[in-house]
Amino acid sequence: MGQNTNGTRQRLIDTAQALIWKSSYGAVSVDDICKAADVKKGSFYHYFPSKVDLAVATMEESHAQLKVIYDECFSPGIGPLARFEKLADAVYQAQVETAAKYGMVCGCPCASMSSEMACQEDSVRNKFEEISRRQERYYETALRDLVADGLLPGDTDVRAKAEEIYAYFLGQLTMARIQNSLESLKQNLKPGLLRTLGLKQTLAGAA
Amino acid sequence: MGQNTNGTRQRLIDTAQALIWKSSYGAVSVDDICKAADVKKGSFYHYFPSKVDLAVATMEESHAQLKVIYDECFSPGIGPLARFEKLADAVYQAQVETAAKYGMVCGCPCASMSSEMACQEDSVRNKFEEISRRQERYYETALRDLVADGLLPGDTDVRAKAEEIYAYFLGQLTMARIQNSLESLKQNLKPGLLRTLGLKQTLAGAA
DNA sequence: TCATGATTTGACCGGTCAGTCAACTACTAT
DNA sequence: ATAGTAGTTGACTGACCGGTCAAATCATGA
Repeated sequence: MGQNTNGTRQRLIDTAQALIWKSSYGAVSVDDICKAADVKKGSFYHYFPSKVDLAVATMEESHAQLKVIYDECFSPGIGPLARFEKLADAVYQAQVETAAKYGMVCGCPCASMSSEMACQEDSVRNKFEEISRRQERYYETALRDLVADGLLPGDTDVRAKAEEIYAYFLGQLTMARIQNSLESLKQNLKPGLLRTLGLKQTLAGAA
Repeated sequence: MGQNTNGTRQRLIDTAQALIWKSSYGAVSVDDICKAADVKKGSFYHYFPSKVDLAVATMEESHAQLKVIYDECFSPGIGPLARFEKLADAVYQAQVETAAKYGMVCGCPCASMSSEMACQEDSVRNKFEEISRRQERYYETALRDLVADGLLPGDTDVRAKAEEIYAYFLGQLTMARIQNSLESLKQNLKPGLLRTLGLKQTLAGAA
């Protein structure tokens, strides 16, 4: 179970992630992935039992990459509101970098793939559920701190609010992907997130 | 250019809309559509130059169906805030009916398909742009009435707010589709929409 | 040295893909 | 009647699909 000599498996994951993110699961074939990763078909099926299994692995990979950002943004060392602001900035920045790398706005890889496949592949739906849950837990912690700071009412349903925030990001990123534009993300992501938080009183402008 | 004897073309559109909505563009083949619509392959290509052209036609069809709902909800006969509330109810109700019809929560057909294909097919992206724009115009009218009623500040960027509302629906519906659940839609769609509106003062509870 | 298991290779499979085509049918206008 | 047109049919194409497989290669440790 240790790491294999070459990074064949990882190379397949990275390549598939990029190709699927840029287009879609259905539009990318196993042959496409193999060719781009310089891996022969037989090797592919040595590491993954099927195409969808690789897809699920790319979702986990995407989450792992995002986790680095989340861990930094949600450091308890800073105030809870500032954490969300940091997150909005980081998400936007990540989209800018991805757009530069792939030549188009790609949105959230997990969301796009799940929207395409969740209705047919339970493994994808379950993976999405797992990943979204993990991200929502970051929100919940910060939301509880907002309650403690008196910025949110004491009876706030933290779990529901966290889901709402996740759905908010999903909507913004999906929209940006379809429109292939970073503009509304730049304009609206942060203020919209703050509005979604539904703070008792708006603290304008510190930053 | 008149209507053809039988509704072959329309049958293809309706069938494709249902099949793609339930799964995805990539997972549905032209043969699948033809078989389900009881239309021979040759006839398919008599009416549509390609598979994506049919897909774009289903987007227009989806919009036409939604337009009926919109026209009713956004009747100027009722207050602007009540229009949005009516819309939230109607969107939820439509999802309930679709879920019952197809056995799963399907979300927004245009959004799912566009998220899947917009990165590769400009015709899809353009159609989405056209349709989303048409829907946003309903929001803009109601938003201006909200401003006139003093429920929104006079300097509200109505265009941007309309886009935000559209993105909000898109996020909620995509989430519901992936999770295959109407629950959060039922709980959150209306209050979240009202929060997205960002009214100066909340008018709790009438009806 | 040899045995063992992990990895790689490329030929191969049957089925399906989007799309084509020439022939055929049915309606319509003259 | 007949010519033109719109619609229909199903056989066909060649490329591509996801997936299989047996044989070859490699690394490792006894």
